Amino acid sequence: MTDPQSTHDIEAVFREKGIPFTRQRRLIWDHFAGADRAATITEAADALRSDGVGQATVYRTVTLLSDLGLLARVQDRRGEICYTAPPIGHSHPLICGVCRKLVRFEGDGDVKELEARLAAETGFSIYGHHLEVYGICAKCREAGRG
Amino acid sequence: MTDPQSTHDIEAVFREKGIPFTRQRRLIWDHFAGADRAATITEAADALRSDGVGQATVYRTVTLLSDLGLLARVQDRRGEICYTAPPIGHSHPLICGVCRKLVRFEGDGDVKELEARLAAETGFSIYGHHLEVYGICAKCREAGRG
DNA sequence: CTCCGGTTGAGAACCGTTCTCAACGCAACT
DNA sequence: AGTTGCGTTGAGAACGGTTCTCAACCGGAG
Repeated sequence: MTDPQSTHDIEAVFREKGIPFTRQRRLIWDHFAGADRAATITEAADALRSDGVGQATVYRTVTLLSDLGLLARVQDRRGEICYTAPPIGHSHPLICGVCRKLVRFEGDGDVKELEARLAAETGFSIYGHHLEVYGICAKCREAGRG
Repeated sequence: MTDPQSTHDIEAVFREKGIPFTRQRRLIWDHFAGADRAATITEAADALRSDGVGQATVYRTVTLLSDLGLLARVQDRRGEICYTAPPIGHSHPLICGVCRKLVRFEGDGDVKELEARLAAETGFSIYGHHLEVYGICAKCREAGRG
């Protein structure tokens, strides 16, 4: 389990690539990185509207952050697309399907082994995988929302 | 690696639940089950239009089949949502990100173990997981499309 | 044959996402 | 400070995929 990357680190990533880290981008990043649960783009846009961040900018920035690998896409039990930061190294999300609380874990050993086996068996050259585990967190279960 | 469920079996599933297995539903099912690669809803609708299947029906039927667990949602390398039949037992898809050819594999042993560990560590009650492996199949690689 | 409930197709409506474009912000340079 | 230039931004239009509406249709039960 890893900690979210701090805003400070992110600024460095942007600077390194020569991409401006604007006020809007900071706000959007903070919205996702500052939460321990995944959020939808709509939620972020709603929350940041009063800060003068347009929804087009939220979409653009989420795409940008995703491309940089700083934001990962997950989905809750109803299939809604949410984003969460950040998939450092190679962790995977364990998501509460109800409140979208998110815990990251490392499960790469298991999967790497599997990938090697599959490559040998199928002739595919593996370039990635996607693993999400879904559950109901203790809080939601106790609240009877499970 | 498992074989796709035959149309015959599917009819039984429908009958059992008292859901009519109509001409349109058969055509839609055949479209997904008869291919060894995942297809989008749009593709299915285009292919079946000349058979007199409306796109609303394709959407409705795909939702129905998904709810019955007879169709699984996957995505190609560009993030496009595709559907493929069927995830029998508990197999996972290995998808060619280029042509969407699909090979199913069993990897459940590995994951079940992981799930137990996570449940113990986090207090979540795990209800499911989602594992997809992405690669480029030999044919696409040779064709230089990788 | 008639009824009746579920299914279907066409098209409208909806909604999330992307595009367009003028205004803006900011750094570099004068 | 003023100017230039370029990337970013916000508002709103456009777009495209998905869902909804509703009348017509189909097939089984009576």
